[in-house]
Amino acid sequence: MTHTPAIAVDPAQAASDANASIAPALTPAFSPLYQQIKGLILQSLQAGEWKPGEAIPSEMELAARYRVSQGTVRKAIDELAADNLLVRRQGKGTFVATHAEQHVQYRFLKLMPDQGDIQSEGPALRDIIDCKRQRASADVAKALGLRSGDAVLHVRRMLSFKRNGEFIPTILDDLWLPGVPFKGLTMERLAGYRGPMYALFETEFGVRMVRAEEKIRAVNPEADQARLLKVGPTTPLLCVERVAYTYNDVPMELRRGLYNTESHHYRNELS
Amino acid sequence: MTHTPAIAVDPAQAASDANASIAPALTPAFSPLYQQIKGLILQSLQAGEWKPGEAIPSEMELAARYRVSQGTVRKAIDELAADNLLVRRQGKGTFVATHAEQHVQYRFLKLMPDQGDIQSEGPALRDIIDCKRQRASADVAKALGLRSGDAVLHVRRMLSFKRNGEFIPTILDDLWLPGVPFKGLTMERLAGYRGPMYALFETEFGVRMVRAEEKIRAVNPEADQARLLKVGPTTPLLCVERVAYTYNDVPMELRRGLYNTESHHYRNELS
DNA sequence: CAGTGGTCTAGACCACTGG
DNA sequence: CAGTGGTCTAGACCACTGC
Repeated sequence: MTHTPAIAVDPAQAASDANASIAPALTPAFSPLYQQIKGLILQSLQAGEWKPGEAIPSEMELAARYRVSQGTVRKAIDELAADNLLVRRQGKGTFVATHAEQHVQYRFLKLMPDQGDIQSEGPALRDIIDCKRQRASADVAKALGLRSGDAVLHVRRMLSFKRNGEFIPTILDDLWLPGVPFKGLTMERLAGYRGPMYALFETEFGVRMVRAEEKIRAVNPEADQARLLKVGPTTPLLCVERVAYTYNDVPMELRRGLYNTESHHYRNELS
Repeated sequence: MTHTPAIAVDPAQAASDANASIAPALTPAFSPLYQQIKGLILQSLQAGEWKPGEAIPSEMELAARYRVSQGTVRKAIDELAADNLLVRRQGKGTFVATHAEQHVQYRFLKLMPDQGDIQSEGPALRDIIDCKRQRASADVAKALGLRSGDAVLHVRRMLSFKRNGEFIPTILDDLWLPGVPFKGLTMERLAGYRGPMYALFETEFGVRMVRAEEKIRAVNPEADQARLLKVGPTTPLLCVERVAYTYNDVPMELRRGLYNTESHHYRNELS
């Protein structure tokens, strides 16, 4: 049986082409069907065909749409779910992942209190210290894939966690966002929003953060940073530099966080 | 067709039992077949039926052994491979993962040079500074699941990386191992070994580290630590506390690393 | 009850490895 | 070439959700 899915390249066809050609490509360019389906679903996600929090069509529907068996769609969705782009819920459907409505307030924040449960030291206090338009410096431009001098938005904010009934400033974040996609973001908008910042980015600007990379160092604070965190100038702090990406590995945020690790730690799992 | 795999509990049977019982268990205890197979394979791994680096039986063989279809064995192996317990190699077989023969020298080490490629700043220089038997302090005992005063092995070592043609001390590791499984480990044995420490643990003591948890803080060094790392007493350093586990979540190592992040950083990926 | 995702099977064929 | 893992299909049935 010759199967012809509604896809750019029939994998069997591609394979035989590669084998038959006298000068086979260095990269055989063979890609299994489910990978192609995965790519198509990804395109629909990027295009916003299904929005964060919404359900995507059922496996059977997608199978019909792509002229493929349910099992093949299933494997594609499995990988997207493993990448945290989709969330499966048995009996209900498959949903586009979102930073809102997630039971963990901050999905990308790995700082934990030394003792006590999860981030259930009560909700954090969030202070927007600053928010203004700038021209990108060389390093900011490089991280965001812009050119030096391009418009960026700079935000500075403080997270404080409750400890012994008192809020202690713990995380000082500086973050830079590309100016174009975040046109219209203001200090008021940020300060008034309840919920994770990445949720606001999704709902207000259609920018969904998909993954991030962090580089961690130990540093001493600058004078202003020390003042804001209420620590001495020689207090060792974690410097966490994060680049967050949307679909297609497009960088959309550079964030430099200073973490006071006096009663918290950055937690990581290795395997 | 009533299928009866060679397993403690037929899932269909278990399910109907649970449904039929007048007081259904709070945890339905339903576990799919492939999870049970996964458990059986895990048992064989723990028992050492197949050793690190060796091939396990083919999917067809395992399917016959467990009286299950190939697809079910496949799904079990898929999960074990995702957990880095097994490694699949198309055309060759499925192998027990090992810390030796891995193209990355240190699989659990997330420290990277700020510039330049991967850990290809040449091989690290490894100095065993100390290695002696102790009685476990309270915190060491707690981390290793022992009782205070139980015998443990304490090792101190330095990793130095080449920079501008000179070796710079960068990581000072203190590590504690439970005395019983590591009976016979000596400073000479450690110093003479080429390759990752975890590889030595596998081949010499049959202890395979499967996963680890790390807690990271910023600290200042103690006097002796500062001397060994050749830094000032107020230099901010990363303190990385790791607990490494064998099969079955049994802790087998407590390690406290001090990282000099002047020209390196701890790299992490979030998704 | 219908609809969703989740499991399991059986069989065919493909891609990769090594002798 | 035989043997391995990898893909794809078609169909049956189960578990979970909500109406």
